[in-house]
Order: sequence, then C-alpha cells, then structure tokens
Amino acid sequence: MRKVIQLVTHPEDDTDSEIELLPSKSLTKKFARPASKPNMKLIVAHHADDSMFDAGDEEDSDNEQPKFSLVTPAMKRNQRILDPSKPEHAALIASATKVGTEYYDSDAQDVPGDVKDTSKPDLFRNVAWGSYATSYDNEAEFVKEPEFTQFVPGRFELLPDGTLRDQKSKLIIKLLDKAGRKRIFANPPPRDWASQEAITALNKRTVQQIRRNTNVRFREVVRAYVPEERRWILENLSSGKPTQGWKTFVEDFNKRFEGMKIAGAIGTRPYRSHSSLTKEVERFGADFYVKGLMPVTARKGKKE
DNA sequence: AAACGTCGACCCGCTATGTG
DNA sequence: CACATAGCGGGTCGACGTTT
Repeated sequence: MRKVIQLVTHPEDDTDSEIELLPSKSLTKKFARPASKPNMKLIVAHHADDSMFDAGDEEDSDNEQPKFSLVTPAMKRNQRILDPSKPEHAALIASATKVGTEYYDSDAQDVPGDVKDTSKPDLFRNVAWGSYATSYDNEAEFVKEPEFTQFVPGRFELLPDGTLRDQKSKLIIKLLDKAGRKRIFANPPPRDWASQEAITALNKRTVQQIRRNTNVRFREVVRAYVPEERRWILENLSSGKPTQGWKTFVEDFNKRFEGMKIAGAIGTRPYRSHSSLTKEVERFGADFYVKGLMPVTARKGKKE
C-alpha cells in the first residue's frame, strides 16, 4: 500500500559467482589500497561538509536534487530464510553453489589475530581477502546504485526464482560514491552464519556504507509523530483506547493526516498503519494518553 | 479484532582511529 | 595536531507472531 519507488535493476546483474577476474592483474598502485581504508585522495575538491555526519538524507543542500532510490527487497526476510530442517530447503542447500576464493578462501586459515574495526571480533572471521575483494580494475563493478538485500541468517538465502544465493557474495560492496570515487567495502564474514547477532551487525554496517556513499535507501525515513498528530490521538482516546474502535480510529486518523502538510514539519504526513498507531498508543498510553497528556519525547526535534 | 510481546531495521550523532 | 572517516550505541518505528 505504501508508495514505493522500485529501483530498476542493473542489466549486467553482477551477482555472485560468474565474475571472471584475472587473478593477479597488476593492480595499479593507485587503486590498490586496503579495502578497509579506501578513502584517500582522489577527492575531487568538493567541500568536506557533508562528511562528518551522514548528512541526514537531505543531500548537500546546495544545487542538486535529493533524488533517492528507494529499494525494497522482492521477498521479505522470512521468505528468504532457509530452514535446513525442511527437506526441500535442505536439498536446495545441498546443491547450492558457493562463490569462490576470489572473495576469500573459506577453508584457509584465518589471519592471526582479531579482525579489525569492530568491537565484536568474536562474531567475525579475520579472513584474507581474495582478488575480487581487492581489485579496483573492473570499472563495471562500481555502480552508483549497488544492489543489496539485507543479510538473513544462514549461509544461503532464497531468491524469488527459487534458487539460492551464497550470502558470502554480499560481503563485498563495490560502489561508485557520490563524488565518483570507486570504493570497496569488505565486510568480514560471520563466524557463524546462523548468528542473528552477527547478521544484525553486518546489516547495520553494510546499510550504513551504502547509505553514506550513495543515494540508495532501503526504506522511507521514519517520520516521528508530531504534536498535531498526538493531539488528535489524545482527543480520540477514552481511557487509553480508541473511542470508536481501532478500525475507524486508523481510518479517521489517516483521513485527517495522510498527505497533509504541517507547519514546521518536513514534507507531508505519512500514512500510519494499524501497527504503527497501536504501537504509538501502547508506548505512551500509560504514561501520557491515559492521563490526558501528550507524549513528550526526550529531545531533538531537529528535522521533524 | 484487539492486545500484547518480540525483534529487526534505519537513522543520528558520538567518538575512536587513521592520516597527512 | 587538525581533520576526515566509519563503526556502532541508542532512539524510534513498524512488522509480525501469539494470546486473549
């Protein structure tokens, strides 16, 4: 029901396995920098401004259009997770193809010591990255809108066409950043692909890498409830429950606010789902709404 | 259908770390 | 030593499963 801009996928779907790359191409010094610190100075002048923070989505104010691509996975998380205890899934896994050592050699000894740049080295392996993970040679690999679907628990994920994808292939993010620089992010593999904690950390990190360097977004920015909305909610509750029942409550709320402009708030008000509204009332019911009060949130109204 | 509980995802911004 | 970079804690929201 939400309006979502589908991102057109790239024709030369780079995915997985079949990326031929010549093993030891002479990496030009210029591009052969450690993937973990791919920054450096190809920086084309350009103000350092946005860098400190992720420049909250609104893009460098000045000239350009904010134009972001909102990408939603074709399949939801639950649908992509495989259950090895189910025979058909087990069969798929058994016949699945893994990507190769151009990412890293899964069977090789890990590099001694903890993996760097994470506070949870116990969750990730310190692998020696392969050629694909370190090569800047193939221009076509670096795209402005990299494809990515969040990691799900398990080495493989189920794709819409019924085949599996080795999630190892998603550990390497190659992209062309907003300044046109080629970037490689090599994210260490989880020691245990079934560990949700590791998967969560991986997702958090990876999404941030894409978010900070491209205009790709994975969901609309969450819009906090504003006082006008909360005032309405308060007025339409009796002892913390919708006066007219949830169904009409949700309908009326959206009739009143969806698409509406409110002074001081950016853009227009979003549609609020049943789940969103019940959660809002649950969160602030006991402490505020029941007492006839408007919820007061901790701080910063900055951009909303 | 509503209420309740759980969990994951995204963003902000702090801050450790690297770099010239 | 100033400054840029990127991981991640914390705040929020919303999806979804289960119970009432």
